[in-house]
Amino acid sequence: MIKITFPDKSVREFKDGTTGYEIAQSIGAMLAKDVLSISVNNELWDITRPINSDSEVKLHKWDDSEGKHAFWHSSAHLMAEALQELFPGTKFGIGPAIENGFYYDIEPGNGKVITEVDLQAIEKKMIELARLKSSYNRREVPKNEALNFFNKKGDYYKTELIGELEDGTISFYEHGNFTDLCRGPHLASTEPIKAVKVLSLAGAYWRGDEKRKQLTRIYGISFPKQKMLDEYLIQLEEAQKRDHRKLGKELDLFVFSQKVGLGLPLWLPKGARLRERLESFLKKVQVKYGYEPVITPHIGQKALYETSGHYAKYGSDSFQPIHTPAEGEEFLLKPMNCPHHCEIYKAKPHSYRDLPLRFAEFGTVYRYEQSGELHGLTRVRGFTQDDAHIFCRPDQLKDEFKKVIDIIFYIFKALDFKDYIAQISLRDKNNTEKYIGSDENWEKAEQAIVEACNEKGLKTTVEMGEAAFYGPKLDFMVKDALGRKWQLGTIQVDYNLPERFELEYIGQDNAAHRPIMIHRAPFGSMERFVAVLIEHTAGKFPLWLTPEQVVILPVSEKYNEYAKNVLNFLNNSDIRAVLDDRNEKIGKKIRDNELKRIPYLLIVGEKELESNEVSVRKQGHGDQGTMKLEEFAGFINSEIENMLNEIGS
RNA sequence: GCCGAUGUAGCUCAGGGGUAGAGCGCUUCCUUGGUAAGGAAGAGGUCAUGGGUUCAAUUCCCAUCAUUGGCUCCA
Repeated sequence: MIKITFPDKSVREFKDGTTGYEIAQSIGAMLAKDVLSISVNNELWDITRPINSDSEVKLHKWDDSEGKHAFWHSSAHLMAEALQELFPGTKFGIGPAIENGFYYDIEPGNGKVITEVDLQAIEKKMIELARLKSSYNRREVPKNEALNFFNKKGDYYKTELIGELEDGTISFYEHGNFTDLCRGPHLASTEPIKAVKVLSLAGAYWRGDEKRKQLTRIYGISFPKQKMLDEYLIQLEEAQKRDHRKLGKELDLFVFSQKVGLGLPLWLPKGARLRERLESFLKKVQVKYGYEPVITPHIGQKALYETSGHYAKYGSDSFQPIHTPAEGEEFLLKPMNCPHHCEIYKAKPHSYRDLPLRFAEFGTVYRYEQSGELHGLTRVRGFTQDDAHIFCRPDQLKDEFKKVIDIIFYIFKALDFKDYIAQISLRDKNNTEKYIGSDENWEKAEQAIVEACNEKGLKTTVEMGEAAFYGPKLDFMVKDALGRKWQLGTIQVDYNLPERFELEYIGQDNAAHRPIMIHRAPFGSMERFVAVLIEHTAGKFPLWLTPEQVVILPVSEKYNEYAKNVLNFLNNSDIRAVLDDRNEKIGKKIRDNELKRIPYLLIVGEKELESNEVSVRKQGHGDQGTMKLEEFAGFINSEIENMLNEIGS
């Protein structure tokens, strides 16, 4: 007998070799039907795998990510089986479960190119195969046998993978006519897979290496019920409606022009207003935190970037130097603001008493992104960073870093960004030639970030090898409507640029010391931030950010004059209003998408003209009654103030 | 940059070797009682660009450009 400990710490005895499925059965028939995978001593197992020693277990159903993982991973194998049947000779790469669904990387047999028209056939085949209810069988095999097996099939991607595994750790999973190298876990059989959608195709480099062959990646998702699939697809469609590229067009915020150039957004009046609101919001915060504005030019001499190290690192993949009529003069469009700010610091000597110095600039920079990378406003070639560089003493570093975290918290709170990931990006210690600066400085910088985050109680993930080439960083990632992660706020500790620019301050000991530099951008870039903001708010911005807060609707032409007076009044009291004097039936006008997003509607007609008032309607809250204009102005201003105070508290 | 897809009216899209269509929007008119109305008529397109095949190309082929789903990259 073995002792099985459950998550609630209760212990029960089972016979040797009992399986997860049997444990579930002993608890209840319903559970046995729903259980998909099991954690045995924190290791994910199949529910059909015998347990032979005392263990702590946790059963996973669809609602657990572990359950979905097994479900989707099994679906990936099912898809591979379907592909093997449909396209004989197909070579298989890897096929994992992902956050939403699964994929398989393959090289189709006989030079076949899989296109979208094939997806349905794959789907159909998968369902057909799933109905066979083949069981997934785990088998541990010696390395030799594993290599032989895949060699015979000519599956050279698999043999490459096996070659790197240790003997004794290799397991095969078999179901129907398909055998795969796999760690598992899997479902007991294909039976629960009832609904399948093969979503999309993509190219993906084998093992993520762009020098290696590009395989065909097929994405899919599956569910235990058709209804769940239908719901998922509807949800996906809804998310697509929030796409900032679509809303940006509908709301007249920005456009792109082929003639101006790809990745170079043109901000329309409404978009510019929204952006200015955000900028002035941050500027106010920064004044409180002791930042000082600076302004620097859009170009700088090539030598500036040679000093900073950026030219060596990115020069050949950037916009190429601008040449002047004079021989030998070369300027670069600035791809970042730091070197300029370093030169500002250097313009005069500094005492330890002067520090920290915080130079802030909404600096527009230009980076030559690969054409395939461009994506709406989230990845562009010209963008404005809400940049600042803090020059401080070592004893001030942690405190300054924490203050920047505070600013980011404040902004995220103001805009209701709750779901973010704080990611600490450190260097890859096995590949140090990618980075500049001494090991000692890197250690110090990395430690400072980790400590500051701990002291702030910030929950972080740590990624090795994701650091900037000059220093480690803390990034705040937010997901867009379709679940893609984008880096917004970023804070970076840098010991290296101060060294390269030979920045100094005179310490208490009357000797020269090197300041530490913090790069930071709470929004990241205005472009990307606005993009994510649009998707988060579905285009309905908070009142204090809306490009237009009020739409004025005269009931008929007779009241246009009065409506214009109302407009003038509001404009003078700093409320952003638009007049809709098309004088059509109100119901018709209100259907207008654009007007629908404006939070307040003022109706003026006979009644209002007589009493010199307006009828106020608030989006989603109905009639607010009639008000004098002064009252209304006060009403809106106090709503905005309350909103901002609430954020501040 | 790479792999796949797409490019037709302001928007969303259908069509197809014989020089184009719908819905919404727009313009004009009619109906309507002031809170997400109904109807009629009309204007709008070198079918992304450049080549090729053909008696004839928006449609087929090739190239280019742009957009897009991913991969790689992201100072």
